[in-house]
Amino acid sequence: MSKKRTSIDLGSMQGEESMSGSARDEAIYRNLYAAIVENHLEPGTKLPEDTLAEAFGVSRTSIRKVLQRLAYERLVDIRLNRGATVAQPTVKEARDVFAARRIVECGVIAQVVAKATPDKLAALRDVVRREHEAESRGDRREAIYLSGEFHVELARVSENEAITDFLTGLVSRSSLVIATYGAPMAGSCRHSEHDDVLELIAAGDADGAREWMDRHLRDVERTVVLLEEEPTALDLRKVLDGVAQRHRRER
Amino acid sequence: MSKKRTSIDLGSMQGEESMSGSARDEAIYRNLYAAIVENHLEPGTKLPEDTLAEAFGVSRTSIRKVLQRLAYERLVDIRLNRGATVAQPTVKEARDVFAARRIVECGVIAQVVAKATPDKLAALRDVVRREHEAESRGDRREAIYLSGEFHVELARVSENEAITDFLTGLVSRSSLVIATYGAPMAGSCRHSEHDDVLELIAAGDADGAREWMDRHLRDVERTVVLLEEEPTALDLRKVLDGVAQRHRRER
DNA sequence: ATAAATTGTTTTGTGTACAGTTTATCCATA
DNA sequence: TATGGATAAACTGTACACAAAACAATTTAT
Repeated sequence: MSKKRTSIDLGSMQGEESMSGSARDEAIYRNLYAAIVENHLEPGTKLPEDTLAEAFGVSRTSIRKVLQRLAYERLVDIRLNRGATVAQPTVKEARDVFAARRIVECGVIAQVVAKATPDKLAALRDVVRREHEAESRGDRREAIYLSGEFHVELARVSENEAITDFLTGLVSRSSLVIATYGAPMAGSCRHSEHDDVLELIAAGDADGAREWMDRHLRDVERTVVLLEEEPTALDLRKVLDGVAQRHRRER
Repeated sequence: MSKKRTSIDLGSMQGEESMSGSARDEAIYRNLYAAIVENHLEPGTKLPEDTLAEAFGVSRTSIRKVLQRLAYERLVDIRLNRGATVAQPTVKEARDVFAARRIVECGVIAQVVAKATPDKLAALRDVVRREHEAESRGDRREAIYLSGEFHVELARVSENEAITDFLTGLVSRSSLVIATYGAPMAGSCRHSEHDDVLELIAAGDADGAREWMDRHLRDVERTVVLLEEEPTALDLRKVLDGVAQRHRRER
């Protein structure tokens, strides 16, 4: 908070000046990742390599690596000779992401129930508690973050890394979808019902938990995606159409 | 086949000498990807940047990008200051991959049945036909490849790109698992039963197809993973354990 | 006045150099 | 002969430089 460096402070490292090797890349990645997923960078925002390199105090080489990774995760879009921008999921992509989440999160529930322990359930309840706190103090960003975190942590109970990693990617893409299409209150509204599924899981009711999850994800998708039809940023065409329409009507 | 270049021929490009921009990277990626997935490069094989750069006639910069991508896909392993090697999935990882496949491939079946058309079914039947041909002429490599291709193409019928991409990754990792743990005949034996599921799908029997898929994937996993317990290469620990055990017993 | 062309600036793509680390080799010593 | 350590070789990580492409702005032509 008080450092007078020219470059961005890369979070909690005790070693003060300059960290080693891939830790730095990782820190830069996390920063950019958080900035995108937490919607500090609007979808479509350009991400010039020079700017980022200077901001983080490294060369373009490291920045490129990070951008490649984010592109692989579909959080940024890299076009040839045109650089990187924060990704703007299409409606199709948004629907695919939520359909994928239904398949994965409902499919993994059986294992989640099977591997649930008091410890893990307590940790999950804690996430829900913090979610409620964030909501009641009006911290929408934190509430959205914790909402996603809950789903990821729930999947993590299954101890299947392939699934957990995939879902992590889907959840972060969901955040982008919310940023692109979401109504102002979307993503965490209806005072998160996450408690309910924990009850079902604790009771060993896999079928019930699966049905709950399916309904929950459909609800979330409905409040997020189906409200708008095209990305707000790339609306030029639609806006022009609207103008043209009004023009015709008023002629 | 007849070029006297010093670098590897990067497949079918009409432009003869040197291709442009990211097309070259893509070609290098495909070459390495195929080499790994088709088991031309044994798991654990070192992949030095200089060697690859020289082999493909580009600088290390391009090679690095390709290796990073393969690392994201878990096909190669990159360790700090230690370079890249062909990945050696652990047993845990292998089980996770197959469990993930069961979740995804069974979960997507409903959409596959819903979106199946005569065209798509014909294309799938063609894959199965080529699979049979490869088997009957003893081309095990091609048979394994087409076996994986069938699963991916089946998922593609759902038209969900997130799911299809994820499954593509899981299938290529399965190939690595087969290369690491598989019995000599594993991966495509029992004269692929893939025809059966096409019948069920064509008949619109989603439940039947899902059950078939679950059983099929369990069968494949059993013939591939459960035969061995540890990677043949990194067996040191287990060998030592065995030695220690024998030592205790004979003491 | 509009469109096309040209020039200049910015940004990306790719190769190369150098520093730092790991790995291999060799020799001394027990 | 085996062990330990020093030296050398090989390789990776990062920065930097130059070339090529895209973009913006100005001039020129129609």
